[in-house]
Amino acid sequence: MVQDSIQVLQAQGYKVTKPRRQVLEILDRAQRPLSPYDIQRLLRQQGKYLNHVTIYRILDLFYSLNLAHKLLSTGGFVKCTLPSEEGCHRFMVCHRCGAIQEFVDPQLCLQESKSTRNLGFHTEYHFSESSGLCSNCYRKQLQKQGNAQP
Amino acid sequence: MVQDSIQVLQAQGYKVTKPRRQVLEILDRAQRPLSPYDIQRLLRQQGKYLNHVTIYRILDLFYSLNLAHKLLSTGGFVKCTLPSEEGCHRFMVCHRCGAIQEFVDPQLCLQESKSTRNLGFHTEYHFSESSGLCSNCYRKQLQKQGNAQP
DNA sequence: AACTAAATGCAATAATGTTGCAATTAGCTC
DNA sequence: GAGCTAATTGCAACATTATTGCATTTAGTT
Ligand SMILES: [Mn+2]
Ligand SMILES: [Mn+2]
Ligand SMILES: [Zn+2]
Ligand SMILES: [Zn+2]
Repeated sequence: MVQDSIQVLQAQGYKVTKPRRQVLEILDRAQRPLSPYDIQRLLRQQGKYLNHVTIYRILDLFYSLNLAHKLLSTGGFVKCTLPSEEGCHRFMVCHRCGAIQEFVDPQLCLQESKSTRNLGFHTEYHFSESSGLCSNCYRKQLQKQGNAQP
Repeated sequence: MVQDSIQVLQAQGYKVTKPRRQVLEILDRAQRPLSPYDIQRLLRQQGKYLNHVTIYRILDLFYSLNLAHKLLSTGGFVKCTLPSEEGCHRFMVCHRCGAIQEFVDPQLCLQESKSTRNLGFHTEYHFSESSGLCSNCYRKQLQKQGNAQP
């Protein structure tokens, strides 16, 4: 996974540096969106130090190359988990446990474009996040409710 | 328009204060998303002064009452222009002139929920922003291209 | 090993948010 | 309209997040 991103960096003529590797690995392991300072803290816990400016610049780069996305609701960054070809990358975010999942849905994109076109707008990108419960948290929720009022 | 919001404040037992009126009017006139400090600057240009803390708190309130939305792409606030009943409020954002338009599309919501349900997710809210060109900017764009390469 | 453009670190500064508490005010009662 | 009080605002201090210019280091190349 990290390897894929490194390939992209090389292919685009960017250097594969130690700080960039480190940020990539942190993002790869993280199961939630991370802010630049989150990343700095996590690295520090591993005895590694990166200047926050460096982290900002690295995230900017990753973002511009679509190696990472910026979640709209939280503002945190996540590593892209999909092949870059496909269109608009969407997110589901569990507001209980913070879990996130990326997905695409071309049909949804199409309908979305159609809908805005009808309103006179020529859409190029979609930003879409769905907030709710992941399957785990939903199951737990059901059990709790079931016990409370059977 | 401002009047509607004032009614909501009263109905919910919140005081209708001068600062709240002022922020409401700024948001109402604005044709783009505004940050708290944007609002402070705009008010200052009218010779009015509000402490930024006050503006933050007012925006929090408006947000919690759905009188204002926080645009995800820019982080700025906009006044809600729709009746509150309907479901998920979506935005189109022109990345040329910054114009925004709010709309609803129940069908889109439905399909979005269905799509995430298929992936095991139980969605409660959608955040959706479409970025592109408004009809004005699109027309201008066409003309420019037309002249460049006829 | 030496070279060089690219990347990082550092320091200073700017911008954005938050908190506790004192002073003010909107809406109510009389 | 004057007085009352809870709600709201202002102030001050502080915390967090983000940006900029320049010196230093380093990845990739020769
Ligand atoms: Mn992606
Ligand atoms: Mn709305
Ligand atoms: Zn969950
Ligand atoms: Zn436009």
